[in-house]
Amino acid sequence: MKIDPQKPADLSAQIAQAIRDSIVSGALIVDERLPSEAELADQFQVSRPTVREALKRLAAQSLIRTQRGATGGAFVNRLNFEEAYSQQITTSTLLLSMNAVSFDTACEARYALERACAALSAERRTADHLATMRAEIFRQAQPGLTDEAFCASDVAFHRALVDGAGNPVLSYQLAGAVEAMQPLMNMITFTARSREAIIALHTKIADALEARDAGAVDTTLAVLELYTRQLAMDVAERRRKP
Amino acid sequence: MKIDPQKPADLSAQIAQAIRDSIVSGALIVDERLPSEAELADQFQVSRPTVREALKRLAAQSLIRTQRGATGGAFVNRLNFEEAYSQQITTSTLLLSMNAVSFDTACEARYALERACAALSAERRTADHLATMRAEIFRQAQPGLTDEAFCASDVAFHRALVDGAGNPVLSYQLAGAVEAMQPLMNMITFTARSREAIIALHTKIADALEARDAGAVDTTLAVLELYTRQLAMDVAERRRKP
DNA sequence: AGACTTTTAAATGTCAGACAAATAAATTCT
DNA sequence: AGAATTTATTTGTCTGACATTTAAAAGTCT
Repeated sequence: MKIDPQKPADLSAQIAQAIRDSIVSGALIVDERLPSEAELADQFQVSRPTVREALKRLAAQSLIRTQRGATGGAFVNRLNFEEAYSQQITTSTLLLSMNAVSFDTACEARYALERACAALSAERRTADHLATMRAEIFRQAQPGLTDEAFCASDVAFHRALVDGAGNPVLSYQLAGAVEAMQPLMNMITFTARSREAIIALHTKIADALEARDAGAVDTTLAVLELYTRQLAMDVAERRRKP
Repeated sequence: MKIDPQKPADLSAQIAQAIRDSIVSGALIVDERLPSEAELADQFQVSRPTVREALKRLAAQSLIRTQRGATGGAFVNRLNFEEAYSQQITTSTLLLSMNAVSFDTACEARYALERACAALSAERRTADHLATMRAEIFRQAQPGLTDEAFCASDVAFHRALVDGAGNPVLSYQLAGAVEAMQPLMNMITFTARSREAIIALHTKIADALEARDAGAVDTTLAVLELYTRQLAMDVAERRRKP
C-alpha cells in the first residue's frame, strides 16, 4: 500500500483508496484489525488527523467500524444487507431528486424490475408474505389515510412481493428502486376513486400470488403500471392548466 | 441543525448526519455552498478537525465536493449516474463476496433483472447498442482470451443490452447487479466448448434484438441463465471430488 | 486459592494553534 | 486600460496535547 504525496488528490483520499483496494481485493479480510492510527500515520508518512480523515471516509461507506479502548481500533466490517439497503436508498433517492428523473422513467424502471420478481415470487412466496400484503391492502382501505401513509403502505406491499421471491440479492437491488420512488410518488394526490382502483389491483395481485399464478401477477402488474403512469400524467396535466 | 454532545455517537458522525439530512430534505440545494469549516466549527461548537472528519464522511458518499482557495469551500454535489454507479458496484461486490452469496442466487437475480429489460431493449435499442454487442461477441471468439477477459467482455455485452432499454434508472440499478457478479463469474473456468455455446447464445440474443423480437430475447436469456448455472454447478462438482 | 477492586496501558475521540498551498479579488504599477 | 503584484480567504496538513473508553494486569481481601 503506497501513496504519492505529489498527486493532486488529497492525501486522506489516497489513503482511503489504498485501504479500500486492500479490502476489495481481499488482502484485508472481514473482522481483521487495521494498524492503529499512529502506526498508519507512520506507514503512510502523514499525520494522525490525515489518517483519521481517511478512516472516516471508509466508515461512511461502512467498510470499517471503530472501537475505542485498549483492544480497540479499526476493523474491516462485514457489510450486511441492512447497511447496504439504507446506503443504496439514500443514493438512489438523491440521484432521482437531483437529476430530475421524470416520474415516467422512474415508474417504468420500477415496474420492470418488479415484474422480474413476479414469477419467482409466485413460486416461492410464503404465507407470511401473503399475510403482509393482505395487511397492507387492509391499511390502504382505511379512510382518512394521508397520501404519504398510502404511499408508504404501497411501498411495503411491493416490498413484500419482492421479498416473496426469496432471493436476498434481488431484494437488495430492488429496495433502492422501490423506496427511492416514494418521494416522487408522494407528489401524486390520490383521490378516493384512484385508491379504490389501486387497492383492487393489489388484491388481484395477492390473489394471483396465492394461486401461484405467475402470468396473472405479471399481467396485473402491467395494468397497475399503466394506471399509475396515467394517474401521474393527469396530475401533471391538471397542474399545467388549473 | 443541532447535535447532542451527550449522545454516544461520535460528534463527527452526528454532524455528518445533520448535514446529510439537510441535503436529503432539500434544505441544502445542489451547488449551494456550506459555511466554511471554521464557521461550522463555531455553529456546532466543536473543533475544526471534528468538522473536517464530518465533511470527509459526506465527501466519501459524493454528497459534497470541496474546493480550495478564496472562494472555495464545500458545495452540495449534484450526484451523477457515473458516481452512483461506481459506489453501487463497490457496495454490491463487497456484499456478495463478504456474505458468501451462492453463485446460484446471484445468477438468478442477475438474469431476472436482465430479463426485465429485454422487452424495453428490443423496442428501443439503437444501432450503437447492437454494434457494441456484436463487437463484444467478436472479442469473445478470440482464441487465447483469458477467463477474466472473457468475463469482462460478457459484462460489457450484457451492459449494452441493459442500456438498450434507454432508461437510465434501469441502467443504474442493474450496473451493480451485473458488475458485482464478475468476481463470482471469474471463478468459472470456461472451456473452449462452453465459450462456443455462450457465444452462440449471445449471437442469438443480438439477432433477436436486431429483429426487435422481445419474446426470443427473453427465451434465449432464460436458456443462457440455465446454461450458466449448470456450468457453475459442474465446476463446483468437479472441485468437490477431483 | 479465588473473587473482587484498583491500576495501568493502549487506543480512539477531541481540541487548540499553527503553517502551507491554492485561488480569486483587490490593489498597484506601467 | 491592462498587466503584475499583493492580499485575504479557505481548505489541506502538521504538531502536540488531553479526555475517554476499554480490557488486561496487578493488587487486595476473604
